Amino acid sequence: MSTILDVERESGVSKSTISRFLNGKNVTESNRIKIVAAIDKLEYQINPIASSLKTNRTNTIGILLPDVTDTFFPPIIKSLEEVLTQKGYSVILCNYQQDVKLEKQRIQFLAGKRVDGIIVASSSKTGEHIQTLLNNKIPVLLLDRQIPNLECDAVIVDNEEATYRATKVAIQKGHTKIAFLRGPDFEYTAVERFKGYVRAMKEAEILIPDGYVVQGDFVRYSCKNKFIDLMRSTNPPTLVMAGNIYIAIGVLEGIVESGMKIPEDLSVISFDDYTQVPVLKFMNFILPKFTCIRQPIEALGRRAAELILHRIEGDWEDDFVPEVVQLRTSFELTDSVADLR
Amino acid sequence: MSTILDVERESGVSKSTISRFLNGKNVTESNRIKIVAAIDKLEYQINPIASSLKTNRTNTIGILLPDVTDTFFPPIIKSLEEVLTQKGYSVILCNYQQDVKLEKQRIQFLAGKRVDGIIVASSSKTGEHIQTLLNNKIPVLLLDRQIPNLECDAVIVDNEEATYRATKVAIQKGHTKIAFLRGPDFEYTAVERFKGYVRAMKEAEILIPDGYVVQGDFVRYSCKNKFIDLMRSTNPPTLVMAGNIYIAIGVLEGIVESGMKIPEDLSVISFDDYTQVPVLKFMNFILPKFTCIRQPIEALGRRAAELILHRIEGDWEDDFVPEVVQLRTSFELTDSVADLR
DNA sequence: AAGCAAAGTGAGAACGTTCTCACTCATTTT
DNA sequence: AAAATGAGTGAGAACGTTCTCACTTTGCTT
Repeated sequence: MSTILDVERESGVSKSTISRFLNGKNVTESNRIKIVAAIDKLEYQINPIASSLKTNRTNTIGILLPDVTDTFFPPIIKSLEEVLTQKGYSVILCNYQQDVKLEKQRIQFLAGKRVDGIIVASSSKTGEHIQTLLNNKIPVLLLDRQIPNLECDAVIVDNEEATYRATKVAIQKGHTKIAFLRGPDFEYTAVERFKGYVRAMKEAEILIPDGYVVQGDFVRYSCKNKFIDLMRSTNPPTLVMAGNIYIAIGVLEGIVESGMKIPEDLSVISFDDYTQVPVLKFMNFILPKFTCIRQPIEALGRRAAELILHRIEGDWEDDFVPEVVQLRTSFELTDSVADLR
Repeated sequence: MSTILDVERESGVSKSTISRFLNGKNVTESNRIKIVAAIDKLEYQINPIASSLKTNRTNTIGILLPDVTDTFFPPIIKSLEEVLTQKGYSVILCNYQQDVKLEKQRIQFLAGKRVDGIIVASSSKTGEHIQTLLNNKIPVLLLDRQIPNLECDAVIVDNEEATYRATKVAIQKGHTKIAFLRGPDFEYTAVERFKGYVRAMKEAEILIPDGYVVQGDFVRYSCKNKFIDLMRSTNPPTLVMAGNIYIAIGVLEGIVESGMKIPEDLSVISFDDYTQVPVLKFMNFILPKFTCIRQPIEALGRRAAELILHRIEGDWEDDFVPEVVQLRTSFELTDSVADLR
């Protein structure tokens, strides 16, 4: 494998000039020709390790996720990767398995690898480990989940607003008995989404009965039985909102199991659009498609990539002002919500 | 950020000895204490870039996939990543979007980044770009898909054998009208799986009627209509085998749409176990679970990681003997296959 | 035609490690 | 007790770039 010194020898042009040429600076035409010829002949490729040593840039970005197998993340990885490799950056993928301790460890791992920036869907409540990075001027971008009191760039979705609006629509359609099946307390999105529901209910001065807020013990598949119990209670809701796609599927399961008809027996709204998940498209034929809040998944990845690149390649201002991009979800109303007016 | 020279100054031990200590060589106890103290005080961390420059090792492995959003890959990524980060390697993820041209480009990209090895689920028929890497003694491991006439390490699954055995079971149960819904020609696994079916049918001297082999035009969701057509033909099969999970879901859709009962109207065997896909677990309640060929997905990732590490860390023999690990699928027989005897 | 700015060039230091090699000093062998 | 072994050490080169700085060339102004 040849080095820049071989090119120097072959072309008769100094390594300084060759280096400049390689980095897009101006060189005289005659030198350009000689350099290109030598590079071609020697099949020279720049050694990014040596560059990195000098420049302190690795052209590498870490992406840290709670769980790659969560259907939500692969499309994000895809759009992220597309933008980043396009720009010459490589993407180091890390998984922290929903474990905050492991999250910290992986952050350390990535920092140790000298990545130029880290995109993280964090489960941390406090984020000191992230603050530490920021103090060392390592760009971090929070993906999908914010951390309170942490001044950090972020790309998120309007979780609270989305459920607020959706709940309002439900209310406008005459529903008052609205239950919310929510994700776990430790999940940022679950908390935000729940807030939106509460706000809309409060605003409409509808009291939320005991038992109308159902919370699964785990992130996935946890609500089915509790949902069925709720529907069999003395005062069942006329509409349920599922806080994420896994809960939506639990609801679907419960519906089929108990033989309910949508929207005659129950109206349903779900956060996340299951027809966006390739493997779930077939669900179209089982029931009237759920009314849903659709997240701009591709944009989430793309904007995250763009934003961190901007931070990496721009100057790090002394008075760091975090940039938070909030993307809007879209709302798709279908026959799964009955009009009770 | 402090360097080894700062540690040298602080501890009074030479950088050579410090370097040795950092790389696990023996150092006298007194030196060890001094070094550790200095490292602690200065919060010294080794700079892997500088190491890489000297050692020509980046402790980085590239993984190149056709499509991260294919449900098959995320669990593999997960187990791969677990093994590799455990060993101090980072994983650079690349996607080539089912595009052979892009695959080559990404391989170049990874090689340019000086990864220590590449794990690739290739779509190439010839693999010259992979041969080039091997010629340069860059370890490559083929994941899930082999390439004919390419001497390369691989971790695959017994695709042909699996469908062969499954078909034989179907025949033993008295089925002769067995249709095969297969994936596209350009997919290694689709071709292999089809071969196993053909071999079993030939061995049992059962002629495969025209129309019993159905091939989708695309990788996903393509067989549903053709499957329905087949079932409505004058000579419908008593059993269908679905060549992958997407086809299995197409079959499910067709079954529900046309109101067939399993196994009364039709027996089904599918490659891939949909209950292994987190988001599909709920399908348990819809129908008798499909008889299936289950792939050892976690092991696929883990073995791939182990094997490439072995190749990277072991010596590269002059007479390179490729190691091909073929993992066994398991077969789960359920009520979805009728006994016609 | 002389003078001057601007653009391009090359020598050599620098980045932070590891590696080689000659050396020291303690331990074992004769 | 002298010689041989072996483990551990430190100085300094090396890895392949980029960067600084002083220099040369070019093209423009007066």
